[in-house]
Amino acid sequence: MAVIDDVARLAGVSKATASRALSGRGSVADATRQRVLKAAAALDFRASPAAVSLATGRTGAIGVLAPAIDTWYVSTLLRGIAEAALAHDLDIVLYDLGRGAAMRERVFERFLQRHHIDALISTTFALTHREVSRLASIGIPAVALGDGAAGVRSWCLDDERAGTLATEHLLSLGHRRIVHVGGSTVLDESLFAAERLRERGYQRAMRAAGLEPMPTLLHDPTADASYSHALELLRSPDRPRAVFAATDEIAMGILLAARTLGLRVPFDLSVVGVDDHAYAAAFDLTTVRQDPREHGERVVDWLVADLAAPSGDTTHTLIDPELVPRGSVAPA
Amino acid sequence: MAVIDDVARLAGVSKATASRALSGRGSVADATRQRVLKAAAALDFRASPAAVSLATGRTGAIGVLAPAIDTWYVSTLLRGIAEAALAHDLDIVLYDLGRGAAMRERVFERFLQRHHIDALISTTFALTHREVSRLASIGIPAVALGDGAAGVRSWCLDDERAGTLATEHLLSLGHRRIVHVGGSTVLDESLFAAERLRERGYQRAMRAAGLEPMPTLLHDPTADASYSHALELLRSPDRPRAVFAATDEIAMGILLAARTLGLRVPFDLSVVGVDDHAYAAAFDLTTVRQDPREHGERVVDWLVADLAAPSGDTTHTLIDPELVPRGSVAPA
DNA sequence: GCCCGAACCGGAACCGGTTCCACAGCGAGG
DNA sequence: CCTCGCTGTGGAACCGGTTCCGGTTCGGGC
Repeated sequence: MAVIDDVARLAGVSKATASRALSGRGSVADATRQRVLKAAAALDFRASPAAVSLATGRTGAIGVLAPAIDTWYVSTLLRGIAEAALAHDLDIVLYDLGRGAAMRERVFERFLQRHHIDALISTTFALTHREVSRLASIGIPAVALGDGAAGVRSWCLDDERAGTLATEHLLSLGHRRIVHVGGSTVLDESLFAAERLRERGYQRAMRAAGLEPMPTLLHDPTADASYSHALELLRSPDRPRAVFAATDEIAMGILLAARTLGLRVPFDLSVVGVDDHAYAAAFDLTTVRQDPREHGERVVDWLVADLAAPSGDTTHTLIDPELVPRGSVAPA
Repeated sequence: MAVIDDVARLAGVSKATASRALSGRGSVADATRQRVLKAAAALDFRASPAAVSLATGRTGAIGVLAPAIDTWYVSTLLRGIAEAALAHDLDIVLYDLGRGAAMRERVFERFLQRHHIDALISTTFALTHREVSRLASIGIPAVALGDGAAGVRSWCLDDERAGTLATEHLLSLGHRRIVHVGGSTVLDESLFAAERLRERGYQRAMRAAGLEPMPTLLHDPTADASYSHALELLRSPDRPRAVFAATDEIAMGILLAARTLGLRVPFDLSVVGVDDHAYAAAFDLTTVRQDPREHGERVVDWLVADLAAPSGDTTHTLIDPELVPRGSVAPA
């Protein structure tokens, strides 16, 4: 495997000049640059990432910190991030926090330390003060997705607004007894704050309509777990006629439970979710849309710009949610 | 940020000895080791990965090459891999091939080259001869998951057997006109070979029962896309009474379409899938189980062992599939 | 008492790039 | 004609570890 000395020798220049010609930094005569480039191509030269990283302090990789990779939101996000990273010649290194926060400290101390990565994307949960300042002290910029944190730039759905939007939609159809089903029984409460915001949005909309919000029912936010919970909920004699689910996965669990119990959606039960999950259309589920794939691409672009020229930007961008009307709701 | 010289100085030893004490290689007097360790702790020393990598040729990272990250199989796999990697102090770096093979060459040439990673896990698609030999020539061991490849160790479901198992189950209930719905219209044909094997298993079972296999219907293997295709399929007057779907995601699309059309499963239609997807239980879907999360953990263990002591093992392990009976099938 | 091997340790080379600094050559301006 | 400054280049230091090589010390066996 050729090293830069081989290239320099073949091109008849010094190692220093070869490096300048290859990296584009510093001034090199045009003819010389061509010779070096040709030599590099002939030898199939590729710079050792370790050596480059040691010399420059740049690794060419960005880290992604995520709980629950096997979730629709995170995996779709990951796809967007991966595509954008590829376009920018960046590696992405993945840190899974698992379902809880048990691994959190460990991941932080072991991996993020000491320049394995140039920048960090954290998703679906807020970084703590300590974590933010730690990142700042070792000089790696971070952005947050799906949940903000003080001191880092972030980009996420306006979850509270999404909650009011969904609730208002049901209210406008004449529903009054609207139940909210949210996530986070199982998950660590520091994760998935989005769902608490959606709950708050629900409560706000209810109060604005002069109604008392009903207590939120908590579920593990996967279709599978919510299915069994939903069975209970819908079996009770005073079952709700309208449900606002914090995520489409929860909503899908409810729809499946309704089908099992022979309830007809939307005549016996109206359901609205949040996400516009890949299956939402097939379920004919009315929902509030967000596009994690695009979010992923967006933040990678931010990060690339920030690596080139640190901006110090720490603004929180809220995306205005958009209701996608489908067939899972009907007038009361 | 402390470097090893600082540690050495504080402990009153040479850099070389500090390195030996910290890494555990070479012989160091016990008292000396303790001094070094204490100094390292006091300075919060952490070795620079780049320097370690440059000196040793080890990166402490394993690559995962996957198409379609946002798929149940791959994302669940990823979770298993990430958990196991964390336990072994390995980083995982993720290369997404996207939906087609367009990026494949690029990913291979740009990233896998030149020791960004110590080892590679490829999933859901077979490596080509060229790729395998390329990996061998730069000395990074690989294992394949979900699809084998000549020359690399692999671990996957016995897909052909899964196909016969599912088909035999339907046959045993008296079904004769069994349609197979498979994946891969959209995806590159080099990816997801598993589905062709499941098709072959179906055909084998049909022939063994003295029946002529019916032509396979191809779908994009996601619930969303299969939903619309399934609508067509089930609307036709001579619609099938039994369907073997190559994946649970396809099966779910069919179940949703059946519901839309007012067909009662399993009385009007029997469906069996493959995967035991997270939602399969909620759909009450009879399926053939596989556990990608466990697969992921398993191959990481292999890889770790192989990095410690190269085995040269290239055996293909087939996992015996297991039928999970649920409520989506009934006698003909 | 002498020799030998093993344990322990330090100096220096090395991994493979990048970059600082010095220097040569050369055209422009005074 | 003599600077001055700019472009192009090479030598060498440097990033931060690991490891080879060789030198001491020490204990055991003859």
